Amino acid sequence: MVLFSDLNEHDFGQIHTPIDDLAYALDAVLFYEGEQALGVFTLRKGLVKLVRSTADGRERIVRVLRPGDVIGIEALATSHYDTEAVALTDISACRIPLSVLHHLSAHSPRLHLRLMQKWQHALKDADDWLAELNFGSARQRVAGLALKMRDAEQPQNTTLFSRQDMGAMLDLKLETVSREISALVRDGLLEPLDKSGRRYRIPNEKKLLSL
Amino acid sequence: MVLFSDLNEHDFGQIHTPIDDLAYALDAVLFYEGEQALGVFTLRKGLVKLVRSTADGRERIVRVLRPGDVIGIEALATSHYDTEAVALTDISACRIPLSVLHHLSAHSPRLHLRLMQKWQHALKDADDWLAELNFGSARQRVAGLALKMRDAEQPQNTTLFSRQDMGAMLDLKLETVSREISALVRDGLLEPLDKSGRRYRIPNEKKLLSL
DNA sequence: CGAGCGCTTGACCGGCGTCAACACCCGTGG
DNA sequence: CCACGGGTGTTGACGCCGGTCAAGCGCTCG
Repeated sequence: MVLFSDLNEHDFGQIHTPIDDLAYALDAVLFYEGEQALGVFTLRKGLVKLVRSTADGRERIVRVLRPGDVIGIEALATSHYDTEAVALTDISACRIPLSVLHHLSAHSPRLHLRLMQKWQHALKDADDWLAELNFGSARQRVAGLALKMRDAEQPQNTTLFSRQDMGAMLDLKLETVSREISALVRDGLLEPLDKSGRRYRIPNEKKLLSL
Repeated sequence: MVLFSDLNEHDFGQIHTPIDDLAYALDAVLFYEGEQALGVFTLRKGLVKLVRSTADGRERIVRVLRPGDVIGIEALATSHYDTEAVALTDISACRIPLSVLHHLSAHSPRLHLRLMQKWQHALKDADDWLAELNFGSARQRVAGLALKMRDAEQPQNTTLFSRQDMGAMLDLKLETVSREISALVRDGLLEPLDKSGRRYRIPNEKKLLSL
């Protein structure tokens, strides 16, 4: 699994609590902002958005987690979730009780190291979203998101989201997102792969990057 | 100190390396993005900005660290710094070798817990900057920054930065920042405390918040 | 006193937001 | 099988916010 992949037999012997393997449907809420935390999740399949509601009531998506990422890692320190987590697709995830992680991170140097790497990755990811996707013109932002969301196996393809969600990620209105995507298609930088406006092919990655 | 405040005598006995107490002048660079890391810093006095350069060469300030924050915490996991750190004021900071932290975090549950809290704080801070300060109108952003930068001891006063830096924090041009500050002063939401445009009084905190 | 830097202010313009109409897909139910 | 309706995406017209370019001001330091 994500966190336990390099544990040895002795480490596993210290896990006394069963670890749930859970499935959530599209739009299911894993937890709410500020909620008391029971455990931490590791994402096995699908995508999850982390959402904050701003002072004036609008929704802001701070980043999107992929398979292998830890959901709600902040609960390790405070036993509370700092953001809301919502399934962007049907997903499968493991829930690991906080007690298991607290015990193991103190007694297994391997898990300890792994957790530290997850913290670092989460922080870098947060900074990446701020520095790369929330800076510059609408065109640049949409292009950046398309590049970031390339499929792991087929890097020439990419999967986008509802225009509303993309707006909340990039700080743009949904009409602007739609217009910019249309413009990128018109300019030959994206090619639609379906009729729903979610999957696109990237014919020329460098050209997209150069914006 | 920031990380060692609740260690006991036994813990301290395990620190064999001297810990440097360093002073940096305004605009000094603590480290560069991607640089090999020797240690991690704790900020004792002053402010530090974390800077990323974007693909097209512009500077993006991802957040500002205050006294008590850890600078370059990501080096614990990767031995590299993910962002550039620059002193926004004259500062004093401690440099703690990575080896000391690696050893102690494995052998002192107290430091282990403290480090986890620092990771969580850094992540929450990153999300806060994205969700609160990089969303909405120019007016809202400038007001939000003024509120975030209130003095710890005198919450009715706040300290801002050069208009250029504020622009890099809020994704605005320096002229826009200047205009919005002028407008806030005109509307009585800010009162200048000096002639350099850095220190302001906040007569009515709620009114600023309500933007 | 003059040079230089940072801050402010003005005029103008372009990009993005706003509001609205329309197209398209896909349910449901007649 | 088709009619209908709602949700989502697209496109257009228009206005405003913020970017651009430029001038001027005030402080600091030689």
